[in-house]
Parts: sequence; structure tokens; C-alpha cells
Amino acid sequence: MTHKNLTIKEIAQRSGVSISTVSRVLNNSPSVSNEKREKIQAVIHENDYQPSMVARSMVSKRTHTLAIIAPDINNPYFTDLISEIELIANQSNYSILLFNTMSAGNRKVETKDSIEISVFKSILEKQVDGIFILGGDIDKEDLSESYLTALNHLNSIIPVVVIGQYQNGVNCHFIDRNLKYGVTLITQHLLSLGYRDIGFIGGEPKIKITTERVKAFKEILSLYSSVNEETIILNDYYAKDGYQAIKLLIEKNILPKALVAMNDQVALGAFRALNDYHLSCPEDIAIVSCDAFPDADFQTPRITNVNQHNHDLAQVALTTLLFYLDTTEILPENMSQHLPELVIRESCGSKNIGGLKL
Amino acid sequence: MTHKNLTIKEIAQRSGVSISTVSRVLNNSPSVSNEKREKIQAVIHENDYQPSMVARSMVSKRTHTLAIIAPDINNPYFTDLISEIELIANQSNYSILLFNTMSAGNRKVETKDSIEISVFKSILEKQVDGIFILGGDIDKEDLSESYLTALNHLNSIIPVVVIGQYQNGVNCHFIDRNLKYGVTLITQHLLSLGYRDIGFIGGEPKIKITTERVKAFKEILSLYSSVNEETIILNDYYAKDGYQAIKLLIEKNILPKALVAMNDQVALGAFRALNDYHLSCPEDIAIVSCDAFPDADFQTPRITNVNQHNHDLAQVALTTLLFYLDTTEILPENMSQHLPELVIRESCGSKNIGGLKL
DNA sequence: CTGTTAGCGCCTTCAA
DNA sequence: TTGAAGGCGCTAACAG
Repeated sequence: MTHKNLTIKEIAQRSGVSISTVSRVLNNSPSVSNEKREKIQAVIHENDYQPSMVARSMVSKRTHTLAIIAPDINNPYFTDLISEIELIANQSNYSILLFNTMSAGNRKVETKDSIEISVFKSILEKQVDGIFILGGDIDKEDLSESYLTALNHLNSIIPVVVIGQYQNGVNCHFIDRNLKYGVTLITQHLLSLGYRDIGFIGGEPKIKITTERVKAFKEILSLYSSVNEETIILNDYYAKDGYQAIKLLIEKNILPKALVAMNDQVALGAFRALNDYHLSCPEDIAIVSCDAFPDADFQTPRITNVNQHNHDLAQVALTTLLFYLDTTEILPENMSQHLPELVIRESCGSKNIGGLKL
Repeated sequence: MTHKNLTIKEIAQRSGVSISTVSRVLNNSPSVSNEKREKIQAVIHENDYQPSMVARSMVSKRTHTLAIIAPDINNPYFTDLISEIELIANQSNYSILLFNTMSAGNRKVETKDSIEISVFKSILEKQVDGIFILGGDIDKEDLSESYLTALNHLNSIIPVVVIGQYQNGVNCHFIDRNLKYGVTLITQHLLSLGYRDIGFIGGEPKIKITTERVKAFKEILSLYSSVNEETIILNDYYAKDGYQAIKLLIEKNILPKALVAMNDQVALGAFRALNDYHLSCPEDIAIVSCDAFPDADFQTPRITNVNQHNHDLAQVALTTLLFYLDTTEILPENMSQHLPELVIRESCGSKNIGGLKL
């Protein structure tokens, strides 16, 4: 910390011009003589001068920073999304301010007042240009009044894009994941393979992601077979939950012939539990997952799952947010997202391993 | 975007006082009459007023923001560290600006000029108070001259803490991971179980993490047995690399009786490859890992590995950075980090499953 | 094409 | 205990 960054004033002095001229070359204004421009650029380079974003923000009211609020960055679903958003944001010259609220995951923190509400305050202070909410409180079936108020207030000052299911009474922009299509696709796959006795495991109850998926699961299943509520085990989104679910089903002696798992981690936990009971997937039971995580192709068995195309999600979310940064109008057209895609591997017991895509 | 945040000036007007008085209550200055203080606080609450961090930063030269530069946030090692740092940083009222350089991982970007150097520029603009570098270019055996210059320049303006191995010629503060101890521990474990024919898989060549671990591995192995260079396969840090390594060893017909994998993901890929060749771990070959990732306990087999106590790392890194934020002196005492810890599970073939910790 | 001036929102002297 | 004034580094009119 010996050096300090120079100011525009010092660059002006060393270049023998006024600060406005320096400011002009900084902002690529055409109305600067080549001679002075070159001189100034030289001085800028010599001194490794970087204009202060803080001062610029002061004037422009833009920080070129986007906030991401995520409940658990140890969950691959969120990191996938974050790294995707970050990549595209950087290309548009935005930086990412990350808020990991820990409202999910191993280190889940329980407080009477939601952490997210306090995060909203920090974000307001920081004056980011826009905000992504990737999950957390917003996914709850019953939103608290205080959360709703805080979120709407936030959104009235800074545009918020939520990647998740639409919530009544929330004024943010929502990017829908089309959960229904994905579950339907994969359940149908099991049905087509001949399975009729199908259960569902994983996912926190009272959370929209869970309820929507379970609802769609029941809908499609009931068309061809019957739903057995006992084999629907909702707990949480992690490997431990898949493990626990299988344990429960086996202990109650109601293990079905096939299971839809909330995501790959739940499926992983399920595999492990089966192994502990000397059962195996897919021989004894087929297990598929609604949400693809990395390494699905390296598990044993390789996991048949749904690719929700998070890459698209991130793209759409960013485009949407960037749009609302500049205007309060309605986004003209819905951007195209790829539909969730069934990826058939081994865990479903299908013989069509590899290649086959629906 | 109907509302806008009020300014201190408006709060002053609505409270019937001057802006300096408002500023005083904002900063908990004692010299304000209770009457005015209460009036002002009421107005602040009514209007959900949040002072502008940007304006404050303009004056204080502090943004209360820390940057994290990581090469691949899809890698659990980095997310672990990030979420840990974020948690502690938040408690000290710092926000995290995340830079995912993508210099590692599936989407690895190759450019002649390092992305990190351009990230350094963004960071300089943003005027963060301090910087963490979690990996990436800094881990290379041969640092480019341009990178070195850029990093040292950065560090001369903003304090940088690197979580990684010390590099000659770099002026940042380093937090060492004690890689040697971990590998030694786990190799010794294999040796104690009676294995003599032990290989090493995973890890990018020419990267310090790799070279240090391989070096330590060879050192301890050569004390009890002999090193076979052919069974040391260095490629990268992911599941695909474990897979590829096993494939190679089998095809060359030199699969050893035991392997040390760079991390759990490499081990996972190795398991998968073994299965494809109708071999299994630990029956046919023992595989252990140097770096624990989440879910090690849910893999089949459960992975015997080393817990590098990343929690500690984050803690020490943050404390160090916070210290150097305020002073240029030398940190008085080395903070204690837990030593890497051997966690015995199933993949080593040990009968002492569970419980046993060294 | 160039320089002067007036803020952006806040903190910090300095007087009162 | 309070208010007025100046300045943080930069941009954006406005004159020249």
C-alpha cells in the first residue's frame, strides 16, 4: 500500500490540460484534438491511472454493479446460475455483488426476522443497479407480510428479477423455470418404460419448487396409474434427504419400483442408501431426477435427469434486468428459453443408454 | 422504479434541522440533543431512508467491499471458501464482489493475456478495500512477467491476500494450506494398510497445488516403497480427469493396487471408470483423496479423504485481510489453523469404517 | 476544441 | 449542541 491511485486532477496537471479535457478522453468524446488526446493517454498509461468508479457513480447514479441474492452457493444449481450470470454480466461491464443468505443448505440459519430483509438493506445502501433473486424466501408458499413489503419496496427503487415461480402480490419480474414440463417429461419416461408404482423424494415442503413439481408429478401419474401419498417423501434438497427418504421407505416396507428425485443430489443420497440396504439402482428400483447437476454422468449409476437449461435462464434473466435498468416499460417479447430436456442415462433402467434425447 | 431514495438533505428539511445534524445521528455522534435525534430518527424510519454508500465512500475512501477472485465457482473447493468468507465478512459489515475468472473448469477460457489481469483493472476501478485471490494464475509454477507486475501493482494500492502456496517475487500475503501434511497423512494411511504399489491421479501439471502434493507423495512413498512415475497421471481437477486416468492405467495395464486422487471429484470419476471396467473400489483397488468435498459420505464407496479445514482458511484469510486494511505493519502472530485431518471411510479398504480419526 | 463552474450525497472542519 | 462551508473525484452544461 505504498502507491495511491491518481485523480483526474493530477492527470490533468501532468498533461498540461484541464480536467474536463481529461474527462473527455476518458469518455471517448470526439471533441479533443489528437495531440492532446495522445498526450493524455500517455500520461494515463504511465501512471496506471484508473478513474474512480465511486466518483463516477456519484454523478451518474449508476454503479455498474448487479446484486445476486442466493440462499446457498454450495448448491450446484445456484453456482451454475451465478457463474452464468457473472459471465454475461462481465461482458456487459457489470460486476457482481454476491449475497449468500444461507437460508438453505447445511448451515441453514434460522432467525425470526429473515436474513434476506437485512440483505435488502445492505443492497439499498450499496446502490446496485439491479438485483437477481435466485431463491430463498421468495420460493415460500406463504410469504410473510414483512418480507413482501420489504421486497416490493426494494423493487420500487431498484429493479429486481426473480428466477423462480411467480408469486401473487410481488411486483418483481419473474423468470419462470417451467418446472411442470420437466417433471412431466421425466415421469412420462418412467411410465413409458412400464413403471406404475412411482414415488417422489426430496424437496422442502411449502416451497413452490416442491409443490409445483409434486403437483405436476401427481397429475401425470394419475393419468396412467394411481398416486400413493405414502411414497411421496418431502424433506429437503440435499443428498442426506435422498438417503433419509430411502431409509424411511424401506423401513416402512413401501419402497416403490421407481422414484422421481427432486435433483441429482437427492438421487445420489438415494443410491447410497440403497447400497447400504444391499439394493441397487436400476436393478431393484429406478431413480430419475428433475434437476441436473454437474457430474450426473460420473455417478454410479449415471443419472437419468432433466436438463433445465440454466444457461438460458441466466441469459434471459440478465437481458430482462438490463432492459428494466433503462426503462419502466414492459419487455416487448418473451425471450426464447429452451424447454427442459430429458437426458436418458442409466438410473432409469432404460436400455437406451446414451444418445437418445426427447 | 417509482420511488427514489431520499438524500440527507431531504431528511434534514423534513426534520427541520441542518444536514450536519442528520449526519451526526447517522454516525452516532453523541453531540445531538435527544429531542432532535428522536425527531430525525423518526423521519428516517418513516421514509426508509438509507444513506448512500457511494457518497460515503467518496469521503471515507472506504467502500466496505471485498473482492474475491476465483477461477471456477462451480468447483466446491472454491464455493466452500467463498461462502465461508462471505459469512464472516458480512458479520464485519463487508460485502463481497465476486470475480469468477473461468480460468479453470469446464468452460476454461484461454486467452493470450490473462483474464485475471483485466479483472485487476475492474477491481481497481471499483475501489474495493481488500482482495482475496483463491487460485488461478497465482498457482502456476511459472508466473508471467505481466501477471506479476499487475498483481504487485494491485497489491501496492489495495491489500491482497492469497489463499495458496507462497510465490517468490509476489508481495501479497499468503495463507498456506499445508498441502504437504495432508498428502503425507493419507499416503501414510495407505502404507499402513499394507499397500506398496501406489499411484497418484488428477491435478493439472505445472500448478503448485499439484507439484507440491506430488512431491510430498513421492517423498513419503519412497521411504517405504518405490515410486513408479508411470502411475502418476496428472491432467486436471475434475471427475472427467479421474475417469480418464483410470482408463489410461487400465489400457496400459499398469493399474496399481492403490491410488491417491487429487480430490473427491477426481476420485468420483475414478470410481465411475472402474465400474465401466467391471472393477470396484476398494475390492480391486483402494482410492483416497487429498481434498474433501461435500457429499464424500454419500458416494459409493464413501471416500476416505483429507479434510483441509477450509473453514479455518477462510477465517484466517479474512482476519489477515482486515488487519492489513488498517495498517501496513506485519501481522503479529500466526493464527492457528487446524492441521489437515484424515477421515477414514470406505474407499481405502480399511475395516475401520467410521469413527476412527487420526 | 477547450476551460470554468456547479453540483452528485455525504462528512468534517470551523464558528457560533 | 448546532449550522455553514468546503471538498471527496468526476461529469455535464455553459462559455469562449
